[in-house]
Formats: sequence, structure tokens, C-alpha cells
Amino acid sequence: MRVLLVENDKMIGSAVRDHVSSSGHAVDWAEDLRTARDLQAVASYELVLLDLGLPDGSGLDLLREMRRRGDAAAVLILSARDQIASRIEGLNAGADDYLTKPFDLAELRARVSAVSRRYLSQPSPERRIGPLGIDSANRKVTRDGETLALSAREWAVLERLARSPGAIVAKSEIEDALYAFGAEVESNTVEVYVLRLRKKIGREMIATVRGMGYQLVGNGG
Amino acid sequence: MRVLLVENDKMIGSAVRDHVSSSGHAVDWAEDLRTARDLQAVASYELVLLDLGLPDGSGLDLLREMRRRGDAAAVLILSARDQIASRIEGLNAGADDYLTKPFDLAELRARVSAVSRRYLSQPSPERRIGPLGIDSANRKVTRDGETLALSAREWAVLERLARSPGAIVAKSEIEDALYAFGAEVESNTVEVYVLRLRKKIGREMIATVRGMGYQLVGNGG
DNA sequence: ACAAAGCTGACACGGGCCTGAACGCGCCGG
DNA sequence: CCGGCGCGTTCAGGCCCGTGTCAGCTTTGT
Repeated sequence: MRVLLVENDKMIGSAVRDHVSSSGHAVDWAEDLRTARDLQAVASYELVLLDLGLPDGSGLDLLREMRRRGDAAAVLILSARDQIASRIEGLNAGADDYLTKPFDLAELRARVSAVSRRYLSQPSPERRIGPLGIDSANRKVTRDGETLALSAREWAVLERLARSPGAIVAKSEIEDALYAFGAEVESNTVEVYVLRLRKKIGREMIATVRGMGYQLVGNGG
Repeated sequence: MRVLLVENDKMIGSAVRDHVSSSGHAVDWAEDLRTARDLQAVASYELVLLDLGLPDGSGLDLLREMRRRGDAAAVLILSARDQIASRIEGLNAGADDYLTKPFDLAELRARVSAVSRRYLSQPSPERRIGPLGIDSANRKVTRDGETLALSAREWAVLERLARSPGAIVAKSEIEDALYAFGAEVESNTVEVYVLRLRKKIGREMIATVRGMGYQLVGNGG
């Protein structure tokens, strides 16, 4: 797995790089946003470890750029700011997870491994579930060959359901997939996105199991 | 996923139990080491949430026992001691992760989900009991290959019975599995759910043992 | 035969779920 | 600079089914 590390502190940077690369991943290290952009122009990464306090801007800017251009790489934010506010801001910008300094290197490695596992467990780029084709790498969904346009949240819900097709997924699990943790939602967001998803991929594709959760029906075969 | 919660504080215990079970996992709650050992003797758990300060000893003892006998279950330590020392001690004893109180419930849920994901990628955990197939991870029940639609309570009853197939389970035990600690039930709820379950999975699957309880028959083979 | 225990159909209620609509916000084109 | 648009989020109204309860019946043990 290719990992891009964006971190200006030399001590932390080298420690993280050594640790992650010793886990068997290829790590490129950029000390500022400019270098990070240059590296991303010539190589693609499955995971970005992102510091927020950089000399030439905020890491969140890079994250937003990535998401805007459709880069689906996993992003793990490393930041000294432990306030809930910046945490939520990062997650809203499309980060997958958040580690506050000082963090345990073993914990970092565990999260990196989790991302790695996610990618390894999907050998085939496109996954077929009934009439649906789900392309995780490109965040694309097709139904009967036609490409569907899903919003970010809609995609998140679908991907969570597709992770274990046929399984009943609790609402709280979907919520976790949408907001990671730290953020709080006070209304029926999940229900609304399930509704919108159903309108796009077909009502019959998602079954409600009252009191338990939702279920992506594998059409039964 | 089967989760064993070992926690003596009733407030924390019930909160954690409700939260984790709402994510779709089956949670057994032991308030001391002795109970925890008893539960582990009759059931197997994929995850143990372990408090260290228990009335009859340290949770670390239980953890060491588990590792000694080759129990590979994931262990997540919940402890008020935030010192590095005990943290390292716990990790050395074979814990997978460490949460210090007070911890964010959403964060706990996220870690539990991480463990769950790890286990979901493993081959089918489906359990066969006569003509029944019980998939605890996906909350699915099949009879002769056909998927049955169970309500939340019906599923809870079936899962409790399936935990020890062939054993006689007292009504009070089923009641405990249905309702959170301290809930009041004033009527024959268990009987009613056994009735409804029987209608779906087949009358002969659940035997009544008068004066003692119910029994999920493994058909004898 | 009698009492205790369990079985079963019916029913009212509450809450889980669905859905349309509205609002704020960031983004884009004019 | 401004108006439109897409998206995320919240809210209210309404539906519907799971749930709990009860009454009456059947079964079991003595």
C-alpha cells in the first residue's frame, strides 16, 4: 500500500515514517502542502496521513481538494488540536479518522493496518450485488450498466451496506460509517439517506428490518 | 458478534451494554471475575470488554488466563487508570486495545466495530441446529435454506436458546436476554414470544420442560 | 378431578420508520 | 456581486407493525 505522509515536524515525521514503513508499506514524506501536491501529481496513494498545522496552509485544504477531484484515498488526520470542533471539521471535510497528538505509535499502526485490510479484502475492483455494480476504488455505482450519481453521504451508506451484503446492519453502524466518531447527529439522518438511496438504486434493494437495521438484499443469489 | 462485558459498575455497565447491543451485537454482562469465567465456560466470545478494577481480582488475571489457554478473542480494556504503566502492562498481557474512562461511547462503538469487521471477513460463522441455520453476525436465520424474517424480540429469544443448544433455559434467563436489567415485565411475555418463534421456525424446534424452561432441540444429530 | 403451568388468539398502544418539505451553506456561472 | 443549484440536515405529520397485556382454553402432574 502506498502511503503519503504530510508532516512538517522532523522528529514526528521520521518516527511515523519508520514505523509505518516497517509495517510493509511504501511511505512518501512531504513536509509541506506544495510537496504533497507535487507527489500526488505523479503517484497515487491509498492512504494519506495528514498533519493540519503546516507552514504553507492547513492540511484541511489539501483534503478538500482531494475530495473535490474525486480522490477516494483514505485520509487519517494527525493533529495536536484535540478540540471537538476541528475534529468535526476534519471529518466533514472527508477524513476517515482522526488521531490527536501525542498518539501511540502502536495505535497509528493499528489504524493503518485497518485501512490496508480494507483494500486487500477487495481483490476485484467491481463488486456485483444483484443488478448493482459497486466500484469502490472509483466511488462509482452502476445499475443495469447505467452509472448512477450518488452524493457523498449516499455513497457512504451504500458502501457500508455493501460491506456485508445480506447482513442486517444496525442504524448506529451506518451512522458510524457516515460520521466516524466524535460527531453527533440529532435526527433521522440515516433514514433520510436510506430513502434517497432507495430512490436511486431501487427501493427493493434495501430492506428494513424493524428495530434492527437495514439490509442490502443480494437478490437472493 | 458475541461480546462479554466484564464491569462491576452498574451505571457504566448498563450504558455500555445498551450501546454495544444497539449496534447489533449480543452482549453478556458479568459483574465480577467469577461470573465472567462461568460465562466463558459455556459460551465463546469474539470480544471481551474488560474492566480492571473488579471486586474479586484484577481483569488482567482473566486476560492472562485466556491467553494461556489459547483464547484468541479480542480484548478491549476499559480502565480508569490512565497511567502509561498499566497501559503497557495490559498490552503486554495480550490486550488489543485500551480505553481510559471516561471514554466516549461513540469511540467505544467504533472500536467494537473495528473488531467486528475483522471477524466478519472470516468464513461463515453460521451455526447449524437441525434444519436451522443461525448466523449471529448477520442476524439471519434460515430454515431449509430459506431465510426467515424474525422480529427483534423473536431473534433475541432464539439466540438465547441457541447459545446452549440442547440445554434447558429457564424462563427468567430468557427474560434477562430480552430486557435490560431492571425492566419490568408483568405478564407471560416469554411464553408469547416462544409461541411466535415456534410458528416461524417450526413447533418441534423448541421443547417445553414444564416447571423448568425451554429447550432448543438439536434434533439429536 | 383439581390445580398449576403453559398455550393461543385478539387487541390497543407506542414508537420506529417513511416521506415531503424547508432551511442553511458552499459552490458555480452569469 | 448576486442568484441558482446541489447537498446536508432538520422537522413534522402520518402510517404501520412490533410489542405487551389479557382472557380463556388446553395440557400436565399428582
